[in-house]
Amino acid sequence: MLVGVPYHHGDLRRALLDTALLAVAEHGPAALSLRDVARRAGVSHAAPTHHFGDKAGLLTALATEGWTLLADALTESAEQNRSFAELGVAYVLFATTHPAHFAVMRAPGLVRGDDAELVAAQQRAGARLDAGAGRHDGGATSHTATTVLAAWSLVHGLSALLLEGMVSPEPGTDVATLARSVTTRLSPRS
Amino acid sequence: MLVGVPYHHGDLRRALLDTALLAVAEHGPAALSLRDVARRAGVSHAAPTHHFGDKAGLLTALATEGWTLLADALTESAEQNRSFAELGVAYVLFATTHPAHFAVMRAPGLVRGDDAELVAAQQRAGARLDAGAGRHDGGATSHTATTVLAAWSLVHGLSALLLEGMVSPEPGTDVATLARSVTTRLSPRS
DNA sequence: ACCCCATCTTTCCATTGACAAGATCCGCCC
DNA sequence: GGGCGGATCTTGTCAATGGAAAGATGGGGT
Repeated sequence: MLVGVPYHHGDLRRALLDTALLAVAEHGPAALSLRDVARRAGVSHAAPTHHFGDKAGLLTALATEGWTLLADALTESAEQNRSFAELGVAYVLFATTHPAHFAVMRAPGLVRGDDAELVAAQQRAGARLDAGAGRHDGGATSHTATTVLAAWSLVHGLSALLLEGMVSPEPGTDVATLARSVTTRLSPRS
Repeated sequence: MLVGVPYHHGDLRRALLDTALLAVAEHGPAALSLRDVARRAGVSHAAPTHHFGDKAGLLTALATEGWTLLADALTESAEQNRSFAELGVAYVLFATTHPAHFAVMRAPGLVRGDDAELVAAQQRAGARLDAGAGRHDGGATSHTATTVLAAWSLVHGLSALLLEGMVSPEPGTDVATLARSVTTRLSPRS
């Protein structure tokens, strides 16, 4: 019906992902409306269905993208810095600079947790944490497992508290220093 | 008003809360349907409106109840046990034994975060953590603040990872020992 | 030139949250 | 003890949503 607008969008899939990201940033993943995303992207309300199947499909695609970005961020941090604590800081910084992605990543009921690409992206990010923890306490792998868990819990929890608004950095300080003050509390050995 | 049996249904408000809890446990807070709750409770689809205003009202009431229960659990743990690490274990145990409450508690977009009773209940639980941390590192309060934050992040994160299904205890061990192995990694001084 | 098919639209339906107005029943006060 | 006020619950209605079905469009391969 809309004359002058090309029938075939250039890259509608990416446009929908970006639009959805904006909507999630505004009202959270739970309140995401497919029709609203379609409206903002200037397409019919059924266009997203073709690319993502349903709402869970769209959110799963966003979550997968998020885990991939997180894995990239952790990789970059590991290459620049030898410290395990800094890896945790990178985790928290990712969460606060990509709040929409992170919100979708930890919305279990809204995402298809058994999606193949999702699981692969999660494992890619998890491997980065494992590698960092291995350097942290050189020793036994069984000990390293709980090191990873403690570190992951710590940074995941801090990220969650920040995004849920339960905690915010003191005026004058930034998220990075707040995260650093917390991650350095983890003792390598118990 | 009406301390006894409020007219037709016994105590509809409590019945709706309990029913909503079941629904949340099954499909998460985001998928909660007011009409479904009303159906299960055997009342008309508009009955919940009178008690909670709207969907956010119902979830806010559940979140408030959850924070109150958490404060109670932390209080009980503090009375029985002097260890700060055990307070963290109690936090994680609360999250895993009341998954529906905990899920609603950390669903920021679905709950009215500025509700007076909600905020009061949150602060009551927070005060319990503060008290425990104060005993942990007797010293300067500015140092204690980051101790609380680190501990809270740790147990909040572990709870989240457990409920999101990203982590589960090894076969043969339970959540408590898993939590203990993690909370004991927190060094009292950095 | 032709046809296949991925892409996008239009139409339709059941469900949902919210509101308005009416019905039902309780406790209270005279 | 009888009506009155108000809390509790129901019925009716509306716009919006997610999803399915079927049609329109045009790009690209043969």
